[in-house]
Amino acid sequence: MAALPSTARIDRAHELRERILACAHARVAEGGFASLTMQALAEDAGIATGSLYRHFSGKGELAAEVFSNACRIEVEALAAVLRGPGSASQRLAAGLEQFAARAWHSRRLAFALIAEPVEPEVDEQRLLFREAYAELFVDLLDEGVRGGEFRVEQVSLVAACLVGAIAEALVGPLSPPARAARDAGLPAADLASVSQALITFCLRAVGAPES
Amino acid sequence: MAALPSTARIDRAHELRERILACAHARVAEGGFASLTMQALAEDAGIATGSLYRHFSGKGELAAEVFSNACRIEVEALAAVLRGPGSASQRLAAGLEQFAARAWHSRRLAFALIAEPVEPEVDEQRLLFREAYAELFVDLLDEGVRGGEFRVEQVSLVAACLVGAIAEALVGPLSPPARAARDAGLPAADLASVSQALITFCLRAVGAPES
DNA sequence: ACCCAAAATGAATCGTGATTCACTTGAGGC
DNA sequence: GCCTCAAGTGAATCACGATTCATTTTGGGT
Repeated sequence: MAALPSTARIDRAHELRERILACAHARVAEGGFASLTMQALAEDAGIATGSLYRHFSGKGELAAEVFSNACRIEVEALAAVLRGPGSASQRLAAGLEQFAARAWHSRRLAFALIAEPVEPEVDEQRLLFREAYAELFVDLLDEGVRGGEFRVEQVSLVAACLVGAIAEALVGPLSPPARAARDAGLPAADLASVSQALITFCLRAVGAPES
Repeated sequence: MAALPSTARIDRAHELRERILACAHARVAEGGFASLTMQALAEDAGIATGSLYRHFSGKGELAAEVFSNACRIEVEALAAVLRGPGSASQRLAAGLEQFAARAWHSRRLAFALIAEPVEPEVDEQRLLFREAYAELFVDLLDEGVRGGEFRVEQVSLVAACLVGAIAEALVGPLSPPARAARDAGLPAADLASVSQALITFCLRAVGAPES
């Protein structure tokens, strides 16, 4: 008898779990967390709603996992640049530029991750990741301060301000109303100018010497 | 017959409507929008749930009105300072200080207005008011730039950054987790230092000369 | 081929709050 | 004092999606 699950069984279950997550990710990237219903997701994945509960304890867990997977990628991408080579100022600028570019490239997803109203379990993740971003900046700021490049006293608060400024600068142009305005043919901000203004803003805010 | 409502009737209806709004405001200031249920509100106001619908078309309208009344007060308070006397830098600093102080004084309400997840109809108001804040800053920035005090190119984007930085700087310390941490006896940010750091951050970000 | 447990199914149920509406109340006009 | 209709009532209903679970299917082991 197959008292214990065989390796093959486990693999298959794992594979299906991943496929569900992939479908959920696609759905969020397309229509935000609002469009992530168990019913629709099950249909996307070609399984029954009940089957979802074999792989996730509930919607909260599933959504939180989608969220944190998507965020982790962004945090890591940003960390790679912020911890890379170059002066602190250069790295900050490069990080901001990359972050803005990535968000711009996946507007809908970026909006979902940064600002869309979501269930509490997911919101909790959001706080966690905001802290993760803030910590990256804390490290960079510390380094910049030690090297005499930045002049900042309350490092952690300034890091929070940076996170907020970045989020708001992007959420504005990415939010549904802004997209609607753009569709209506109104002049809209473009990536390059947002990116540039954001870099200037942040560098000055941390007291970096003017270029 | 009383075919048309008499003045007295209208007054009374208006008075009750105001009382409902006041109860709703109190409830939100106490427990956030999450605690604003029609049932509980009716009880607070000492009327039946159905009666609420005689004064508001639905919960969305009611909540949106509570939100925008509360926000309008804040926007006006900020406008008064930003448009008051003094150099642009002084006014920016004073505005930030007052804003932070007011938010600190009504933490729960401030959090509800700035960051709490809410129904779409209310979120729409939030966007509107973020724009209202941003516009205040746009005016101030324009003035500061003309007067040679600030050096900003993309005024509207920088205004958005300021709004974001301010919101995040405050939301952090005001959010439930932070309050929980404080209740647990951990060291927490105090108003004066948050306020000071925020002022420095913003002044530098807009290219104001160092004091 | 057969057996059995694991996996899958999806219609029925639940939970939560907003919303409705048939009925009651009461204040103003005569 | 009486009549009428706006205002008020609150239990019943609805809306919406998450969750359950009795039943069916599947596939690996013998």
